[in-house]
Amino acid sequence: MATNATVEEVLAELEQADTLEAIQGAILELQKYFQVDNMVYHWVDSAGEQYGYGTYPLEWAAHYQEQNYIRIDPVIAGCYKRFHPVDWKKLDWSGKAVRAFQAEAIAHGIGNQGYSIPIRGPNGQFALFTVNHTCEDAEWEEFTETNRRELILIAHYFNQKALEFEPNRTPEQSQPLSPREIDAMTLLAIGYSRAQVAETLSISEHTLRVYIESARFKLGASNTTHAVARALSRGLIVV
Amino acid sequence: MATNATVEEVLAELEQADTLEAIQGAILELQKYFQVDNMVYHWVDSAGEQYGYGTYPLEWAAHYQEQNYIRIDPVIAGCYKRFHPVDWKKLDWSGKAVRAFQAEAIAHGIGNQGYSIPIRGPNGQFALFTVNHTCEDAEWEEFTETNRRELILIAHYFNQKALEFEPNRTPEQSQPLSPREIDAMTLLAIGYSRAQVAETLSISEHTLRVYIESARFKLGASNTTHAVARALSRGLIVV
DNA sequence: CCGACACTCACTATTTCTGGGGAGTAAATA
DNA sequence: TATTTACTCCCCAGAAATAGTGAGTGTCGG
Repeated sequence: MATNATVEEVLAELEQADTLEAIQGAILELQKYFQVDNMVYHWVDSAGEQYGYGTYPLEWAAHYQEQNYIRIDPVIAGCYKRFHPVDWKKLDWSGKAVRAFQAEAIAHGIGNQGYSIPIRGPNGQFALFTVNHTCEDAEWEEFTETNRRELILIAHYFNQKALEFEPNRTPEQSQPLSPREIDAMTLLAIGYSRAQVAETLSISEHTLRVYIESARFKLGASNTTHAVARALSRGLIVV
Repeated sequence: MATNATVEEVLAELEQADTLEAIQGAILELQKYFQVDNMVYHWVDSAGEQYGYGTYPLEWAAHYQEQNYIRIDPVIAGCYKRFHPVDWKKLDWSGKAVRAFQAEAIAHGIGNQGYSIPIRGPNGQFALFTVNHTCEDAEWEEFTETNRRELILIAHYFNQKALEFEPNRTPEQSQPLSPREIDAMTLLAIGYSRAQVAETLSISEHTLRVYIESARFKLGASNTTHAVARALSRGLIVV
């Protein structure tokens, strides 16, 4: 590929990519094209497992994993609540732990500016595509303004590839819940007690219990709370 | 706007749009540009409410709503399970009710070809951007191949606008949970019982209960299941 | 037509959760 | 320094959830 590959070309190449190396190569090309410090695709599945590729320093990636920083990383927290691409400046960096995290990140070569695009899928899949750089606010502002559309597209393409390469991460396709089971799970998720759910659904509590149990079984859950949590993260119910 | 507005121009216009009319105008422009029969943005929120705009015949839209066709529409069902844009041909149109639905749709002026792009957000928000047309398979194939990227982008932009117009759908902010509370909620969400959580966290079950209760209080939840569900949908914990 | 599946109802014993109290330490913040 | 916040521990009684079985109806698709 030419040194000055355009985004179009890289995307076309990415579409054909069938090895992780090819994807990593595409990231490098894009990083070169956009002239940013880092570019990362990061995925969190509904089981809490992580996965990704990009150009963060290996040391930082390892440290991040090890410290389980995903728990305090405001980029994760912020994007998880949002629909749309977000500039890191807009996130909440207050809090002692977060500031320490930030300082550590910068010390590891992460730029002071960042732009992350959240992407969601069925079953609670959640991914982030991030570009990261060291520069002044104004410059970054212009960069994100200029390239937003292309970055959104790129995020989409990486996501598509990620799915191809991790078919096992795909939907823990659980058996679908029956309508009544969905009703039950939904009402439980919004705080109803068994008695209230049964009354709302106009069925006996005994019957309700059957639904809860079969839902628990289908979801591989060990108790009601677990079942509701799984139903939620797999997108089977919505609250 | 010029009759032959480009996608770029329409998107720029869409970004500035501050009325529903302007959005509807943008849809019409895009439909003209792509020369398709219909173009629709359709949103389903976490309370099951629907909302959208586009160029489906009003009669069909009303009928769809009235019959609650969202329950059997294979486009909805199929896209809900997928990450990526999907051609209607790839969906499952078997089933008696579904075939009847399909026949009815075509009779109401819906094209035989369709391409839908699913988009998801926090709190179970789910939206679809659809283009629909009447033509041969080969022609449609070429159309979608050619325009996929632009359609993905357009979907994103419509979605962004939809959020602006529905601010009440944005995440409720709640008090942040303390680290221990997050631990407790997380472990409960992955199926641990109180006893297991307490043991895992190396605290007494009594103490654990205090965390659960304060989390419940902060989240305005009526029981543990409710609290975990809220913590999940607000992105306070990740499972 | 038959089989699969969803939906409905019932009983009992055991385990777990919830809600009402009270109390002390350490750390961070005002 | 004073105050707030997080963290830890304890008791008890009543409410709710769970486990293990069983069984009859109706609908839909092959």
